[in-house]
Amino acid sequence: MRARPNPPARPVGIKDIARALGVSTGTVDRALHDKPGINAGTRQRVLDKAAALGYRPNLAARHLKSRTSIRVAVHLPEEIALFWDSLRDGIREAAAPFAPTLSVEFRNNPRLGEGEVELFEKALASGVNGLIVAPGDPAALEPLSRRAAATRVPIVCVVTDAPTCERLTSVSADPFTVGAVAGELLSRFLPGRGEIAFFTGWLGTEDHAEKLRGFEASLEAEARRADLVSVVEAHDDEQAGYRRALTALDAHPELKGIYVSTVNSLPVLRALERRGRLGKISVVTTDLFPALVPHIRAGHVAATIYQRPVSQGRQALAALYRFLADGTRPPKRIKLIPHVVMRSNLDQLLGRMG
Amino acid sequence: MRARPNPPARPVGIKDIARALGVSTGTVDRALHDKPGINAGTRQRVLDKAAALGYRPNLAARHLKSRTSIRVAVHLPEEIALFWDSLRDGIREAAAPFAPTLSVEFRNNPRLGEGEVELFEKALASGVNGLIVAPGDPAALEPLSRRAAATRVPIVCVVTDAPTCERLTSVSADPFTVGAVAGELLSRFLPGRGEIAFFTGWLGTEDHAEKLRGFEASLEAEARRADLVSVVEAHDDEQAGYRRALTALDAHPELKGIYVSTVNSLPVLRALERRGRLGKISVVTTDLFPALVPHIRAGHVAATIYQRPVSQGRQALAALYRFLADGTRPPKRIKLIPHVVMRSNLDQLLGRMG
DNA sequence: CTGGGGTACGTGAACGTTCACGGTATAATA
DNA sequence: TATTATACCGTGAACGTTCACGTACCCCAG
Repeated sequence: MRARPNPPARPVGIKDIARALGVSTGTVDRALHDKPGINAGTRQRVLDKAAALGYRPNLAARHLKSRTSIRVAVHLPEEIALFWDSLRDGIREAAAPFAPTLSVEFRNNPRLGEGEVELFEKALASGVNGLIVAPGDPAALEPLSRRAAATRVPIVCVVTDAPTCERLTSVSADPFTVGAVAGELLSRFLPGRGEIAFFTGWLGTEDHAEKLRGFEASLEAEARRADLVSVVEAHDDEQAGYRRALTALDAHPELKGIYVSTVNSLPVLRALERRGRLGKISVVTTDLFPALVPHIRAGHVAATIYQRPVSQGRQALAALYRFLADGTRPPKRIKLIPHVVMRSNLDQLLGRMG
Repeated sequence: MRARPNPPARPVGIKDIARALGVSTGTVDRALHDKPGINAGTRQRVLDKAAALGYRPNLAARHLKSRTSIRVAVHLPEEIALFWDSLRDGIREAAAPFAPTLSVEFRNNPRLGEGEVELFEKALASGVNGLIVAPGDPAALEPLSRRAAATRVPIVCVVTDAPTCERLTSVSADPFTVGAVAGELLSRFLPGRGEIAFFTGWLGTEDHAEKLRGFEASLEAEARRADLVSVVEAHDDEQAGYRRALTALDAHPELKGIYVSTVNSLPVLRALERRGRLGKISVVTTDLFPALVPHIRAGHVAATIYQRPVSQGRQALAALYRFLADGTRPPKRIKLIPHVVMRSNLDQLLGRMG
């Protein structure tokens, strides 16, 4: 009844096409790869016949030929090792099946945004074929990305997007969804109505603005069970974030919930502790790092929205490799569904970052 | 300063080993693959030299030779198309890079547990090299799995485990964590204390018992904010489930939360509707299928624990392939972290089942 | 001494694709 | 007409690995 979608017949190769048309394999090769030196008519005949026979290129044979392996450089910070190492693991994992056709070179900068320009220039000079970066300072990277585009070196952004850069794609947790999930969780965690606050990094970044939009959309959808009374820009300066958090807490003694949309949630937690309100306020944070773990265990942080670095790494490398190998372009943006990490799944997540 | 972990040197191949030792490539091949017809001494010399030079086999070349491609059969039900199709997509996606060395044949049985034995026998008879199955009736599959093991045909279980079967590994959402997440969510969703109920499939299955354990562990950790007052075995008969749900609802007029740990949550929802208690009770369900979507949108289902079929498929095929290709054994059990699906991330999940 | 059987190893042809090179037409120029 | 240029296409060698086959050698029975 059901059409058999898998004819386990002998796979048809380039030679089969050549024999069927009475041409040589060289001609078929030229036709299939848009190379010069072939009549437009025969090219079309080859393409038609290839489609008719259901030709699928043998990736193994193709890669066998290319002695000069594809080189991709990966530029990531060292700062939050647990997070970035997971990302690297994902990249390594995805790259493994293609060795040694594909070789991945990891280069680190100390912190997000520090020294990334130098790494970028060095990579371009060394003649890599592709690049995976976590853009800390998109503005500084923009001219470099144009130079890369000029030499046909594709770039994949991970974790955060740099929409103004010339990039092949970006892989990240969808910020709107991240904010929306945080908003829904916070709404539901409140017993009845209550005031909540939103702590962000710098709203200039498109990502953070999107998170806020998603957050507000969820509050709306949840019938305004929660009132957003404060949006605090914490920047990424620890001291400033701490002081602003204190100010916000004092200004809103009835606060029942907090979402920290930036990775820098520790200053807010310290402020909560200082004011003796840990555990009395539902806190949702972003990402996961060692210092956050005890807070989750203790219940001071109800949930954290995790950006799934392993999957990001896997998908980033897969997209980049497919483009370098086949020329197939990925969607402009690859959005992952973020994980909700709570006390109950924390251990499993720490065990194997999946 | 930092040790360069990637020497972009020319990859060392089987010929390099042969030349270094003054033997032929055939001898190196025999040594590396435990084949007969080689002196134990030279085998060791080859292995040592291979390790010293850092030999990594070129997968492309290896697969090129094997004209007889590896055949794996995938046996999945048709029943809940949205779920099983996602699983199939994950398998296809993971298999794509290895075509045509690896050919995947999909066979369907109408519902979970129906006709799986026949499919299994047919697959063994047809001489497949590996099998991916969702065991509906582990007891019936057990003797077959031994026959498969006797002929060295590895089996990978997905979605649910069959620990008594001879299987290479199983890929599934960790049931303890699934239950624990549900328990934590439900605890936090309740405004203050409250009674909750646990609806399961048949507790005989190891998976469901594990879910209950995880669920109870979470209630304990959440300081008993919620009281588990009822554990209902709904079986998978729609009518029986519906009647039992009605009974449970009537017996507990103060019920504030429900977790349905089996995929069959619709009878429970119908019972809730019948008694006019939809929306008054926090409901957490399992998995995702079209009929559940409007309930999530309406807020009648606060969250559903999603088993991530795409990832399951990907990982199942990857593990099976690695074993068939390299002989590397995966861990006995591969546990995925389940997704928490709510209104806020439902759309993204429906869009691209990631 | 011959021969048969075993062990240990070398040899070379494939696998499907790519690419540089060479060849053969036809067209343009001297 | 002879020469050169151009467009198109065929040829064959590689890529790294595997496998069937061939060969050299040693041991021992006939």
